[in-house]
Amino acid sequence: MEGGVPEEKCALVAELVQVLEMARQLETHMAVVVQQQQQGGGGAGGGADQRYRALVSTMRASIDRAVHMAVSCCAEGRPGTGQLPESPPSGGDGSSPRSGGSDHAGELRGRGNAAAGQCKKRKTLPKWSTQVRVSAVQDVSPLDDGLSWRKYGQKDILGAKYPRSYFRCTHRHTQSCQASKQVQRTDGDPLLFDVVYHGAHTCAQGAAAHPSNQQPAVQEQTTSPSPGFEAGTAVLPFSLRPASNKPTTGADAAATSSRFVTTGCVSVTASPFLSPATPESQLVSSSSSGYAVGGGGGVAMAGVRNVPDVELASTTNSPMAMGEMDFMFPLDAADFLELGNPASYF
DNA sequence: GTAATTTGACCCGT
DNA sequence: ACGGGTCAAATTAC
Repeated sequence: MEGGVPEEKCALVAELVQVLEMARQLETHMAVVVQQQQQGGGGAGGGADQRYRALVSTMRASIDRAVHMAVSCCAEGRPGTGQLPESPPSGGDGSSPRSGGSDHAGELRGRGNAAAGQCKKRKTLPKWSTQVRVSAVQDVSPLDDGLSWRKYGQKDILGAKYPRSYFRCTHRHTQSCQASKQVQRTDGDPLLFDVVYHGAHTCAQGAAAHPSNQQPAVQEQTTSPSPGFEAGTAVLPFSLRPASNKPTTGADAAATSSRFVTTGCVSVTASPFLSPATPESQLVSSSSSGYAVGGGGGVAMAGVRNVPDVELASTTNSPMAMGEMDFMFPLDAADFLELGNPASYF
């Protein structure tokens, strides 16, 4: 059942391709309109135009990613071949063997409670991913998404040049917040990071960050200009060193901050996630602009513009879930270069 | 002194 | 058996 019917996936691909084409057309149209406005002497609406274009580009990027992932599933008949971790089949159970309730692994480290019996997967929390690009190798703190994360592990991944860092909500124990995320620098592009979120923030900061946002997926581009950036509670950076190197202090990695673009996500794997009645409904990846401003969470990041060397790419890691999602992008403001045209999908 | 990070070891799924 | 995810003691920073 969870394997996904190939036909269904192909249909999804076709649908996505169609949407992508529409986005392209819209983008082209926007370009023409903007050009006409500029020739007409209009200078005031430039910012808005750029935002519109950014929106379209973001749409394209997201769709592009989704199509690629769907295609990979379609072509190979199996999930998980994308560049990002694939979502689990979502067995349907809401409990996790270990992290769910038994944090005292020291005592219960034995085999995840055989009594539970039903526990199959390590995690069944909703999962979605984003890619974050920084403008410089040192710019890692921008990966802060406004929420407080605590690093609990780092591991070298087979075949990956850089280690993967594991974070979980600072309030995990105090407020039983199950949110966690994994951050890993991509091999090919040192400035690009894959961020995979697991679970929604059920803690106070999560609610504060998204007071009224009940959308499962939020896409965003946020940039933090070096001068105006104020780091409140620094959220944990992660080592950017190659896996083979010695650990860095982390301080240097956290020291800088500048512009970045993050795009959020999109897909979620667990169906309960969609229910507004569940905590998961507060899911967000990196949230819409302004959510972090004001110090509710961890780092305040103001929306910015004019970032010449950033680009974004959003990813979806569960094409199957997309059809059921609202899939909206409440983009606010952003400036980024559009991605190149997607390659042929088939 | 407290909190966060590092890192080796353990656990689990494939 | 292997690789990824998590834990927790030790270390470091504030």
